[in-house]
Amino acid sequence: MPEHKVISFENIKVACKNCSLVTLCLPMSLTPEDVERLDAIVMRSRPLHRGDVLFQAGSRFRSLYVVKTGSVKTYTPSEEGGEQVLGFHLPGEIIGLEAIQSGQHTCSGKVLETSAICEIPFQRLEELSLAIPSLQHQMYRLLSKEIGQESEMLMLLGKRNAEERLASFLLSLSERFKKRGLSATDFYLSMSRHEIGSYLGLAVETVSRLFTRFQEESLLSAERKHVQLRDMEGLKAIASGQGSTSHTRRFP
Amino acid sequence: MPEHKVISFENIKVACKNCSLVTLCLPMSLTPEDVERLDAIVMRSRPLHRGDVLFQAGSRFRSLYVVKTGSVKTYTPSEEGGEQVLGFHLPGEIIGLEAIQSGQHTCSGKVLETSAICEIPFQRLEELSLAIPSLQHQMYRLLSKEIGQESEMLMLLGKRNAEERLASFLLSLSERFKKRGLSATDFYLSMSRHEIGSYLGLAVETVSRLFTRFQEESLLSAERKHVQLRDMEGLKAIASGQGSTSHTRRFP
DNA sequence: CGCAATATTGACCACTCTCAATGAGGGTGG
DNA sequence: CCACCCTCATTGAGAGTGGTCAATATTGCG
Repeated sequence: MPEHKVISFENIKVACKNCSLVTLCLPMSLTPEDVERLDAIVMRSRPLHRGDVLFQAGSRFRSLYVVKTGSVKTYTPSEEGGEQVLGFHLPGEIIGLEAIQSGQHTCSGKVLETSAICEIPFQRLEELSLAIPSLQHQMYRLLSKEIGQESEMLMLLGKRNAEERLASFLLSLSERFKKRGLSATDFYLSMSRHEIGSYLGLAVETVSRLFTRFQEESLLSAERKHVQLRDMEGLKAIASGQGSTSHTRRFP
Repeated sequence: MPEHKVISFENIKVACKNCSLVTLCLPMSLTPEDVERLDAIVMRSRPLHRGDVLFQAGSRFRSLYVVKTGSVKTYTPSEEGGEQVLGFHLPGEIIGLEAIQSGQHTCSGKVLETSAICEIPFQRLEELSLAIPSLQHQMYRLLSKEIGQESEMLMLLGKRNAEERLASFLLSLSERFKKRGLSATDFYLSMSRHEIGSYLGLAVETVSRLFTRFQEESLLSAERKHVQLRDMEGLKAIASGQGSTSHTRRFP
Protein backbone atom coordinates (compact mmCIF):
# COMPACT_ATOMS: atom_id res chain seq x y z
CA MET A 1 0.00 0.00 0.00
CA PRO A 2 1.34 3.42 -0.94
CA GLU A 3 1.14 4.90 2.52
CA HIS A 4 3.99 7.30 2.03
CA LYS A 5 3.17 9.38 -0.91
CA VAL A 6 5.86 11.82 -1.75
CA ILE A 7 4.64 15.31 -1.20
CA SER A 8 6.21 18.25 -2.94
CA PHE A 9 5.61 21.69 -1.64
CA GLU A 10 6.21 24.16 -4.37
CA ASN A 11 6.75 27.77 -3.87
CA ILE A 12 3.88 28.78 -6.04
CA LYS A 13 2.57 32.24 -5.57
CA VAL A 14 -1.16 31.95 -5.54
CA ALA A 15 -3.82 34.59 -5.26
CA CYS A 16 -4.47 33.60 -1.73
CA LYS A 17 -3.43 36.14 0.79
CA ASN A 18 -4.88 35.81 4.27
CA CYS A 19 -4.71 32.11 4.04
CA SER A 20 -1.93 31.28 6.38
CA LEU A 21 -0.93 32.52 9.76
CA VAL A 22 -2.70 35.76 9.24
CA THR A 23 -6.15 34.39 9.64
CA LEU A 24 -5.14 32.34 12.62
CA CYS A 25 -4.34 35.09 14.96
CA LEU A 26 -7.24 37.26 15.60
CA PRO A 27 -6.13 40.85 16.11
CA MET A 28 -3.19 40.62 13.82
CA SER A 29 -1.63 43.98 13.51
CA LEU A 30 0.61 43.41 10.56
CA THR A 31 1.08 46.01 7.91
CA PRO A 32 0.28 44.98 4.36
CA GLU A 33 3.99 44.90 3.62
CA ASP A 34 4.60 42.55 6.50
CA VAL A 35 1.82 40.32 5.33
CA GLU A 36 3.55 40.30 1.99
CA ARG A 37 6.81 39.25 3.57
CA LEU A 38 5.12 36.52 5.53
CA ASP A 39 3.30 35.34 2.50
CA ALA A 40 6.53 35.13 0.60
CA ILE A 41 7.89 32.34 2.75
CA VAL A 42 4.72 30.25 2.68
CA MET A 43 4.79 27.29 0.35
CA ARG A 44 1.74 25.71 -1.15
CA SER A 45 1.40 22.24 -2.56
CA ARG A 46 -1.02 20.57 -4.83
CA PRO A 47 -3.98 19.06 -2.97
CA LEU A 48 -3.17 16.15 -0.73
CA HIS A 49 -5.37 13.11 -0.41
CA ARG A 50 -6.65 10.83 2.29
CA GLY A 51 -3.81 8.84 3.75
CA ASP A 52 -1.02 11.13 2.62
CA VAL A 53 1.55 11.64 5.31
CA LEU A 54 2.57 15.21 6.06
CA PHE A 55 5.40 14.28 8.36
CA GLN A 56 6.40 11.33 10.45
CA ALA A 57 7.31 10.96 14.07
CA GLY A 58 11.07 11.00 14.35
CA SER A 59 11.64 12.89 11.14
CA ARG A 60 13.52 16.14 11.15
CA PHE A 61 11.46 19.22 11.81
CA ARG A 62 11.67 21.88 9.17
CA SER A 63 8.27 23.39 8.74
CA LEU A 64 4.97 24.14 10.32
CA TYR A 65 1.85 23.29 8.38
CA VAL A 66 -1.38 25.17 8.10
CA VAL A 67 -4.57 23.50 6.97
CA LYS A 68 -6.30 25.58 4.33
CA THR A 69 -9.07 23.13 3.52
CA GLY A 70 -9.72 19.57 4.58
CA SER A 71 -8.41 18.01 7.76
CA VAL A 72 -5.39 16.34 9.26
CA LYS A 73 -4.87 14.08 12.23
CA THR A 74 -1.77 13.96 14.34
CA TYR A 75 -0.95 10.77 16.17
CA THR A 76 1.84 8.80 17.73
CA PRO A 77 2.26 5.43 16.13
CA SER A 78 2.83 2.81 18.79
CA GLU A 79 4.42 -0.56 18.33
CA GLU A 80 2.18 -3.15 16.74
CA GLY A 81 0.28 -0.77 14.57
CA GLY A 82 -1.82 0.76 17.28
CA GLU A 83 -1.92 4.52 17.34
CA GLN A 84 -2.86 7.26 19.72
CA VAL A 85 -4.59 10.17 18.05
CA LEU A 86 -3.40 13.46 19.50
CA GLY A 87 -5.51 15.86 17.54
CA PHE A 88 -7.61 16.73 14.55
CA HIS A 89 -6.76 19.84 12.64
CA LEU A 90 -9.32 21.76 10.66
CA PRO A 91 -8.95 24.66 8.24
CA GLY A 92 -7.08 27.58 9.71
CA GLU A 93 -5.27 25.47 12.27
CA ILE A 94 -1.55 24.98 12.54
CA ILE A 95 0.40 21.78 12.97
CA GLY A 96 3.87 20.88 14.13
CA LEU A 97 4.42 23.24 17.03
CA GLU A 98 5.44 20.38 19.28
CA ALA A 99 8.51 19.72 17.15
CA ILE A 100 10.23 23.07 17.63
CA GLN A 101 11.66 21.95 20.91
CA SER A 102 13.80 19.07 19.78
CA GLY A 103 13.97 19.69 16.06
CA GLN A 104 12.25 16.37 15.54
CA HIS A 105 8.62 15.60 15.06
CA THR A 106 7.27 13.67 18.01
CA CYS A 107 4.11 12.69 16.24
CA SER A 108 2.99 11.95 12.71
CA GLY A 109 0.56 13.94 10.64
CA LYS A 110 -1.75 12.29 8.17
CA VAL A 111 -4.32 13.81 5.84
CA LEU A 112 -7.87 12.61 6.49
CA GLU A 113 -9.51 13.84 3.31
CA THR A 114 -8.53 15.76 0.24
CA SER A 115 -6.89 18.82 1.70
CA ALA A 116 -4.92 21.91 0.86
CA ILE A 117 -2.02 22.46 3.20
CA CYS A 118 0.49 25.28 3.45
CA GLU A 119 4.02 24.73 4.56
CA ILE A 120 5.92 27.37 6.49
CA PRO A 121 9.66 26.81 6.83
CA PHE A 122 10.19 27.46 10.49
CA GLN A 123 13.63 28.92 10.26
CA ARG A 124 12.46 31.61 7.93
CA LEU A 125 9.48 32.29 10.10
CA GLU A 126 11.76 32.63 13.07
CA GLU A 127 13.99 35.07 11.25
CA LEU A 128 11.02 37.04 10.10
CA SER A 129 9.60 37.21 13.59
CA LEU A 130 12.78 38.90 14.74
CA ALA A 131 12.22 41.63 12.20
CA ILE A 132 8.49 41.99 12.76
CA PRO A 133 7.70 42.47 16.44
CA SER A 134 4.00 41.89 16.06
CA LEU A 135 4.71 38.63 14.29
CA GLN A 136 6.80 37.49 17.20
CA HIS A 137 3.96 38.46 19.47
CA GLN A 138 1.51 36.43 17.43
CA MET A 139 3.83 33.47 17.48
CA TYR A 140 3.97 33.55 21.25
CA ARG A 141 0.21 33.77 21.36
CA LEU A 142 -0.14 30.92 18.92
CA LEU A 143 2.07 28.64 20.96
CA SER A 144 0.36 29.70 24.15
CA LYS A 145 -3.03 29.00 22.67
CA GLU A 146 -1.97 25.50 21.86
CA ILE A 147 -0.92 25.01 25.46
CA GLY A 148 -4.25 26.27 26.70
CA GLN A 149 -6.16 24.00 24.38
CA GLU A 150 -4.22 20.97 25.46
CA SER A 151 -4.96 21.86 29.07
CA GLU A 152 -8.64 21.80 28.28
CA MET A 153 -8.17 18.41 26.73
CA LEU A 154 -6.44 17.24 29.88
CA MET A 155 -9.49 18.22 31.86
CA LEU A 156 -11.72 16.41 29.43
CA LEU A 157 -9.77 13.18 29.69
CA GLY A 158 -9.17 13.45 33.38
CA LYS A 159 -12.61 14.17 34.70
CA ARG A 160 -15.31 13.53 32.19
CA ASN A 161 -17.18 10.39 31.34
CA ALA A 162 -17.77 9.05 27.87
CA GLU A 163 -20.85 11.03 26.92
CA GLU A 164 -19.39 14.26 28.21
CA ARG A 165 -16.32 13.66 26.10
CA LEU A 166 -18.20 12.97 22.91
CA ALA A 167 -20.53 15.91 23.41
CA SER A 168 -17.58 18.20 24.04
CA PHE A 169 -15.83 16.86 21.00
CA LEU A 170 -18.80 17.48 18.73
CA LEU A 171 -19.30 20.96 20.11
CA SER A 172 -15.64 21.71 19.61
CA LEU A 173 -15.87 20.68 15.98
CA SER A 174 -19.04 22.69 15.62
CA GLU A 175 -17.41 25.80 16.95
CA ARG A 176 -14.36 25.44 14.80
CA PHE A 177 -16.43 24.91 11.66
CA LYS A 178 -18.52 27.92 12.53
CA LYS A 179 -15.44 30.03 12.97
CA ARG A 180 -14.48 29.22 9.41
CA GLY A 181 -17.87 30.14 8.05
CA LEU A 182 -19.13 26.58 7.75
CA SER A 183 -22.26 25.17 9.29
CA ALA A 184 -22.09 24.72 13.03
CA THR A 185 -24.79 22.09 13.07
CA ASP A 186 -24.36 20.14 9.87
CA PHE A 187 -21.02 18.68 8.94
CA TYR A 188 -19.09 15.62 7.90
CA LEU A 189 -16.68 13.80 10.13
CA SER A 190 -13.55 13.06 8.20
CA MET A 191 -12.28 10.78 10.92
CA SER A 192 -13.40 7.26 11.74
CA ARG A 193 -15.14 6.21 14.94
CA HIS A 194 -11.96 4.46 15.86
CA GLU A 195 -9.97 7.66 15.56
CA ILE A 196 -12.54 9.57 17.56
CA GLY A 197 -12.31 6.92 20.23
CA SER A 198 -8.55 7.01 20.30
CA TYR A 199 -8.61 10.78 20.60
CA LEU A 200 -11.17 10.74 23.41
CA GLY A 201 -9.69 7.80 25.25
CA LEU A 202 -12.67 5.57 24.51
CA ALA A 203 -13.21 2.27 22.75
CA VAL A 204 -14.71 2.35 19.28
CA GLU A 205 -17.75 0.52 20.53
CA THR A 206 -18.39 3.11 23.17
CA VAL A 207 -18.28 5.89 20.60
CA SER A 208 -20.66 4.02 18.38
CA ARG A 209 -23.08 3.36 21.22
CA LEU A 210 -23.00 7.00 22.20
CA PHE A 211 -23.87 8.12 18.71
CA THR A 212 -26.81 5.80 18.84
CA ARG A 213 -27.86 7.03 22.24
CA PHE A 214 -27.54 10.68 21.27
CA GLN A 215 -29.78 9.99 18.32
CA GLU A 216 -32.37 8.28 20.49
CA GLU A 217 -32.35 11.35 22.68
CA SER A 218 -32.82 13.57 19.63
CA LEU A 219 -29.62 15.40 20.36
CA LEU A 220 -28.38 14.81 16.86
CA SER A 221 -28.79 12.68 13.81
CA ALA A 222 -25.82 10.82 12.50
CA GLU A 223 -25.59 8.74 9.42
CA ARG A 224 -22.09 7.47 9.08
CA LYS A 225 -19.89 10.48 8.71
CA HIS A 226 -22.69 12.96 8.25
CA VAL A 227 -23.71 14.57 11.52
CA GLN A 228 -26.40 17.08 12.27
CA LEU A 229 -26.56 18.59 15.70
CA ARG A 230 -30.22 18.95 16.64
CA ASP A 231 -30.15 20.14 20.20
CA MET A 232 -27.18 22.32 20.89
CA GLU A 233 -28.40 23.26 24.35
CA GLY A 234 -28.82 19.65 25.28
CA LEU A 235 -25.34 18.84 24.04
CA LYS A 236 -23.88 21.74 25.95
CA ALA A 237 -25.63 20.58 29.09
CA ILE A 238 -24.11 17.16 28.68
CA ALA A 239 -20.68 18.51 27.81
CA SER A 240 -20.64 20.63 30.92
CA GLY A 241 -21.61 17.70 33.09
CA GLN A 242 -25.22 18.73 33.66
CA GLY A 243 -26.72 16.14 31.41
CA SER A 244 -29.67 14.30 32.93
CA THR A 245 -28.14 10.96 32.09
CA SER A 246 -24.94 11.77 33.85
CA HIS A 247 -25.07 10.00 37.16
CA THR A 248 -21.38 10.27 37.63
CA ARG A 249 -20.33 13.66 38.83
CA ARG A 250 -16.75 12.96 39.48
CA PHE A 251 -15.84 15.88 41.70
CA PRO A 252 -18.93 17.43 43.19
CA MET B 1 -8.71 31.58 56.08
CA PRO B 2 -6.06 33.81 54.59
CA GLU B 3 -5.97 32.07 51.26
CA HIS B 4 -4.86 35.10 49.33
CA LYS B 5 -1.72 36.30 50.85
CA VAL B 6 -0.40 39.37 49.15
CA ILE B 7 2.84 38.61 47.46
CA SER B 8 5.30 41.31 46.65
CA PHE B 9 7.96 40.67 44.11
CA GLU B 10 10.78 43.06 44.66
CA ASN B 11 13.40 43.83 42.18
CA ILE B 12 16.22 42.77 44.40
CA LYS B 13 19.44 41.97 42.72
CA VAL B 14 20.64 38.76 44.27
CA ALA B 15 23.81 36.83 43.69
CA CYS B 16 21.92 34.26 41.77
CA LYS B 17 22.69 34.19 38.13
CA ASN B 18 21.68 31.10 36.23
CA CYS B 19 18.60 30.77 38.26
CA SER B 20 15.95 31.73 35.81
CA LEU B 21 15.36 30.98 32.21
CA VAL B 22 18.97 30.32 31.59
CA THR B 23 19.08 27.00 33.31
CA LEU B 24 15.85 25.91 31.76
CA CYS B 25 16.93 25.82 28.21
CA LEU B 26 19.66 23.43 27.60
CA PRO B 27 22.02 24.67 24.92
CA MET B 28 21.52 28.30 25.73
CA SER B 29 23.85 30.28 23.60
CA LEU B 30 23.58 33.61 25.33
CA THR B 31 26.57 35.79 25.80
CA PRO B 32 27.37 36.82 29.36
CA GLU B 33 26.10 40.30 28.55
CA ASP B 34 22.81 38.92 27.36
CA VAL B 35 22.48 36.84 30.48
CA GLU B 36 23.04 40.04 32.37
CA ARG B 37 20.26 41.76 30.48
CA LEU B 38 17.91 38.87 31.05
CA ASP B 39 18.79 38.75 34.68
CA ALA B 40 18.05 42.42 35.02
CA ILE B 41 14.37 41.96 34.34
CA VAL B 42 13.90 39.03 36.67
CA MET B 43 12.28 39.84 39.98
CA ARG B 44 12.70 37.84 43.12
CA SER B 45 10.46 37.75 46.11
CA ARG B 46 10.89 36.67 49.67
CA PRO B 47 10.10 33.00 50.16
CA LEU B 48 6.49 31.99 49.65
CA HIS B 49 4.71 29.51 51.83
CA ARG B 50 2.29 26.66 51.47
CA GLY B 51 -1.05 27.92 50.28
CA ASP B 52 0.18 31.22 48.89
CA VAL B 53 -1.41 32.03 45.60
CA LEU B 54 0.90 33.05 42.79
CA PHE B 55 -1.87 34.07 40.44
CA GLN B 56 -5.51 33.34 40.01
CA ALA B 57 -7.56 32.14 37.09
CA GLY B 58 -9.11 35.15 35.44
CA SER B 59 -6.56 37.61 36.69
CA ARG B 60 -4.56 39.69 34.27
CA PHE B 61 -1.43 38.11 32.93
CA ARG B 62 1.71 40.11 33.47
CA SER B 63 4.49 37.72 34.30
CA LEU B 64 5.82 34.26 33.95
CA TYR B 65 7.09 32.54 37.06
CA VAL B 66 10.05 30.27 37.53
CA VAL B 67 10.33 27.94 40.48
CA LYS B 68 13.73 28.21 42.07
CA THR B 69 13.09 25.95 45.03
CA GLY B 70 9.96 24.29 46.33
CA SER B 71 6.95 23.44 44.22
CA VAL B 72 3.79 24.92 42.78
CA LYS B 73 0.58 23.42 41.50
CA THR B 74 -1.55 24.88 38.76
CA TYR B 75 -5.23 24.10 38.74
CA THR B 76 -8.58 25.29 37.50
CA PRO B 77 -10.95 25.95 40.34
CA SER B 78 -14.39 24.62 39.44
CA GLU B 79 -17.68 25.58 40.98
CA GLU B 80 -18.41 24.07 44.36
CA GLY B 81 -14.85 24.09 45.53
CA GLY B 82 -13.72 21.18 43.45
CA GLU B 83 -10.54 21.69 41.49
CA GLN B 84 -8.76 20.08 38.61
CA VAL B 85 -5.00 19.97 39.00
CA LEU B 86 -3.26 20.72 35.71
CA GLY B 87 0.32 20.37 36.76
CA PHE B 88 3.01 20.32 39.40
CA HIS B 89 6.00 22.54 38.90
CA LEU B 90 9.36 21.76 40.39
CA PRO B 91 12.55 23.81 40.57
CA GLY B 92 13.70 25.05 37.21
CA GLU B 93 10.26 24.89 35.68
CA ILE B 94 8.28 27.77 34.30
CA ILE B 95 4.66 28.66 34.91
CA GLY B 96 2.11 30.82 33.18
CA LEU B 97 2.77 30.11 29.51
CA GLU B 98 -0.88 29.33 28.92
CA ALA B 99 -1.83 32.92 29.73
CA ILE B 100 0.11 34.63 26.95
CA GLN B 101 -2.64 33.91 24.50
CA SER B 102 -5.47 35.85 26.05
CA GLY B 103 -3.62 38.04 28.48
CA GLN B 104 -5.52 36.37 31.28
CA HIS B 105 -4.54 33.45 33.43
CA THR B 106 -6.73 30.47 32.69
CA CYS B 107 -5.64 28.60 35.77
CA SER B 108 -4.51 29.41 39.26
CA GLY B 109 -1.09 28.78 40.72
CA LYS B 110 -0.63 27.88 44.36
CA VAL B 111 2.53 27.20 46.30
CA LEU B 112 2.68 23.70 47.79
CA GLU B 113 5.55 24.22 50.20
CA THR B 114 7.94 26.96 51.17
CA SER B 115 9.29 28.05 47.84
CA ALA B 116 11.41 30.63 46.11
CA ILE B 117 9.87 31.91 42.93
CA CYS B 118 11.15 34.31 40.32
CA GLU B 119 8.86 36.58 38.41
CA ILE B 120 9.60 37.57 34.83
CA PRO B 121 7.51 40.41 33.44
CA PHE B 122 6.47 39.04 30.11
CA GLN B 123 6.40 42.27 28.20
CA ARG B 124 10.00 42.96 29.02
CA LEU B 125 10.93 39.42 28.15
CA GLU B 126 9.19 39.81 24.84
CA GLU B 127 11.04 43.02 24.09
CA LEU B 128 14.30 41.46 25.06
CA SER B 129 13.68 38.47 22.85
CA LEU B 130 13.41 40.79 19.89
CA ALA B 131 16.85 42.09 20.60
CA ILE B 132 18.43 38.73 21.40
CA PRO B 133 17.76 36.20 18.64
CA SER B 134 18.90 33.22 20.64
CA LEU B 135 16.55 34.23 23.42
CA GLN B 136 13.66 34.26 21.01
CA HIS B 137 14.75 30.86 19.85
CA GLN B 138 14.79 29.55 23.40
CA MET B 139 11.38 31.00 24.03
CA TYR B 140 9.98 29.14 21.07
CA ARG B 141 11.60 25.99 22.31
CA LEU B 142 10.28 26.52 25.78
CA LEU B 143 6.73 26.94 24.58
CA SER B 144 7.08 24.00 22.24
CA LYS B 145 8.42 21.83 25.02
CA GLU B 146 5.35 22.59 27.09
CA ILE B 147 3.16 21.51 24.20
CA GLY B 148 5.07 18.27 23.86
CA GLN B 149 4.80 17.52 27.54
CA GLU B 150 1.10 18.09 27.56
CA SER B 151 0.78 15.74 24.62
CA GLU B 152 2.47 13.06 26.65
CA MET B 153 0.03 13.72 29.43
CA LEU B 154 -2.81 13.34 26.98
CA MET B 155 -1.52 9.89 26.10
CA LEU B 156 -1.24 9.02 29.76
CA LEU B 157 -4.82 9.99 30.48
CA GLY B 158 -6.19 8.59 27.28
CA LYS B 159 -4.70 5.14 27.23
CA ARG B 160 -3.22 4.16 30.54
CA ASN B 161 -4.79 2.49 33.51
CA ALA B 162 -4.42 3.60 37.08
CA GLU B 163 -1.18 1.87 37.97
CA GLU B 164 0.48 2.92 34.76
CA ARG B 165 -0.46 6.49 35.50
CA LEU B 166 0.90 6.50 39.02
CA ALA B 167 4.10 4.75 38.00
CA SER B 168 4.61 7.26 35.20
CA PHE B 169 3.95 10.11 37.56
CA LEU B 170 6.48 8.92 40.09
CA LEU B 171 9.09 8.33 37.41
CA SER B 172 8.46 11.77 36.02
CA LEU B 173 9.04 13.32 39.41
CA SER B 174 12.11 11.18 39.86
CA GLU B 175 13.59 12.33 36.60
CA ARG B 176 12.88 15.96 37.26
CA PHE B 177 14.44 15.81 40.71
CA LYS B 178 17.45 14.08 39.29
CA LYS B 179 17.84 16.77 36.66
CA ARG B 180 18.12 19.29 39.44
CA GLY B 181 20.73 17.32 41.30
CA LEU B 182 18.36 15.86 43.86
CA SER B 183 17.84 12.22 44.63
CA ALA B 184 15.99 10.33 41.95
CA THR B 185 14.83 7.64 44.31
CA ASP B 186 14.21 9.36 47.61
CA PHE B 187 12.02 12.41 47.80
CA TYR B 188 9.08 14.09 49.44
CA LEU B 189 5.77 14.62 47.75
CA SER B 190 4.65 18.14 48.41
CA MET B 191 1.19 17.41 47.04
CA SER B 192 -1.62 15.47 48.69
CA ARG B 193 -3.01 12.17 47.48
CA HIS B 194 -6.08 14.07 46.46
CA GLU B 195 -4.05 16.39 44.26
CA ILE B 196 -2.20 13.49 42.72
CA GLY B 197 -5.51 11.86 41.97
CA SER B 198 -6.93 14.98 40.44
CA TYR B 199 -3.86 15.36 38.26
CA LEU B 200 -3.93 11.75 37.12
CA GLY B 201 -7.68 11.54 36.67
CA LEU B 202 -8.08 9.08 39.53
CA ALA B 203 -9.99 9.02 42.80
CA VAL B 204 -8.06 9.61 45.98
CA GLU B 205 -8.88 6.13 47.14
CA THR B 206 -7.41 4.63 44.02
CA VAL B 207 -4.18 6.51 44.51
CA SER B 208 -3.98 5.40 48.08
CA ARG B 209 -4.62 1.77 47.16
CA LEU B 210 -1.96 1.92 44.49
CA PHE B 211 0.63 3.21 46.92
CA THR B 212 -0.23 0.30 49.15
CA ARG B 213 -0.04 -2.18 46.31
CA PHE B 214 3.26 -0.79 45.04
CA GLN B 215 4.65 -1.23 48.52
CA GLU B 216 3.45 -4.80 48.73
CA GLU B 217 5.20 -5.45 45.45
CA SER B 218 8.38 -3.89 46.82
CA LEU B 219 8.38 -1.31 44.08
CA LEU B 220 8.70 1.49 46.60
CA SER B 221 8.23 2.41 50.17
CA ALA B 222 5.97 5.27 51.01
CA GLU B 223 5.28 6.76 54.35
CA ARG B 224 2.95 9.64 53.89
CA LYS B 225 4.77 12.17 51.82
CA HIS B 226 8.13 10.47 51.95
CA VAL B 227 8.66 8.16 49.00
CA GLN B 228 11.56 5.91 48.15
CA LEU B 229 11.60 4.21 44.81
CA ARG B 230 13.01 0.72 45.30
CA ASP B 231 12.65 -0.91 41.94
CA MET B 232 13.07 1.57 39.13
CA GLU B 233 13.02 -1.13 36.47
CA GLY B 234 9.82 -2.53 37.80
CA LEU B 235 8.23 0.88 37.84
CA LYS B 236 9.38 1.55 34.31
CA ALA B 237 7.93 -1.73 33.18
CA ILE B 238 4.61 -0.80 34.68
CA ALA B 239 4.70 2.74 33.34
CA SER B 240 5.29 1.48 29.84
CA GLY B 241 2.42 -0.94 30.07
CA GLN B 242 4.48 -4.09 30.48
CA GLY B 243 3.72 -4.58 34.11
CA SER B 244 2.73 -8.12 35.02
CA THR B 245 -0.37 -6.92 36.79
CA SER B 246 -1.57 -5.05 33.78
CA HIS B 247 -4.24 -7.17 32.21
CA THR B 248 -5.61 -4.32 30.25
CA ARG B 249 -3.53 -3.49 27.25
CA ARG B 250 -5.82 -1.02 25.67
CA PHE B 251 -4.48 -0.97 22.13
CA PRO B 252 -2.52 -4.07 21.36
C1' DC C 1 -5.39 18.55 73.73
C1' DG C 2 -9.09 18.33 70.36
C1' DC C 3 -10.85 19.31 65.96
C1' DA C 4 -10.21 19.16 61.07
C1' DA C 5 -8.03 17.65 57.18
C1' DT C 6 -5.75 13.82 55.10
C1' DA C 7 -5.01 8.78 54.36
C1' DT C 8 -6.17 4.21 54.45
C1' DT C 9 -9.16 0.29 53.91
C1' DG C 10 -13.43 -2.29 52.72
C1' DA C 11 -17.80 -3.28 50.24
C1' DC C 12 -20.45 -2.55 46.34
C1' DC C 13 -21.63 -1.46 41.73
C1' DA C 14 -21.64 1.14 37.38
C1' DC C 15 -19.29 2.64 33.44
C1' DT C 16 -16.77 1.21 29.96
C1' DC C 17 -13.69 -2.29 27.98
C1' DT C 18 -13.23 -6.78 25.75
C1' DC C 19 -14.81 -10.33 22.95
C1' DA C 20 -17.77 -11.76 19.33
C1' DA C 21 -21.02 -11.59 15.64
C1' DT C 22 -23.52 -9.16 12.24
C1' DG C 23 -24.51 -5.41 8.97
C1' DA C 24 -23.34 -1.76 5.82
C1' DG C 25 -20.26 0.72 2.42
C1' DG C 26 -16.75 1.35 -0.83
C1' DG C 27 -13.56 -0.20 -3.98
C1' DT C 28 -11.72 -3.55 -7.27
C1' DG C 29 -11.76 -6.80 -10.74
C1' DG C 30 -13.93 -10.00 -13.53
C1' DC D 1 -22.80 -4.26 -13.79
C1' DC D 2 -22.44 -7.31 -10.27
C1' DA D 3 -19.85 -10.29 -7.09
C1' DC D 4 -16.53 -10.23 -3.84
C1' DC D 5 -13.71 -8.51 -0.23
C1' DC D 6 -12.17 -5.62 3.25
C1' DT D 7 -12.75 -2.05 6.27
C1' DC D 8 -15.73 0.35 9.18
C1' DA D 9 -19.79 0.64 12.10
C1' DT D 10 -23.22 -1.29 14.98
C1' DT D 11 -25.10 -4.20 18.53
C1' DG D 12 -25.11 -7.69 22.30
C1' DA D 13 -23.25 -10.15 26.39
C1' DG D 14 -20.06 -10.54 30.02
C1' DA D 15 -16.35 -8.96 32.95
C1' DG D 16 -13.15 -5.84 35.25
C1' DT D 17 -11.16 -1.52 36.58
C1' DG D 18 -11.93 2.09 39.13
C1' DG D 19 -15.52 5.24 41.29
C1' DT D 20 -18.72 6.05 45.15
C1' DC D 21 -20.03 5.60 49.80
C1' DA D 22 -18.74 4.78 54.41
C1' DA D 23 -16.02 3.88 58.39
C1' DT D 24 -11.74 4.24 60.66
C1' DA D 25 -6.86 5.61 61.42
C1' DT D 26 -3.45 9.16 61.40
C1' DT D 27 -1.51 13.58 61.17
C1' DG D 28 -1.25 18.41 61.69
C1' DC D 29 -2.61 22.62 63.42
C1' DG D 30 -4.71 25.99 66.37
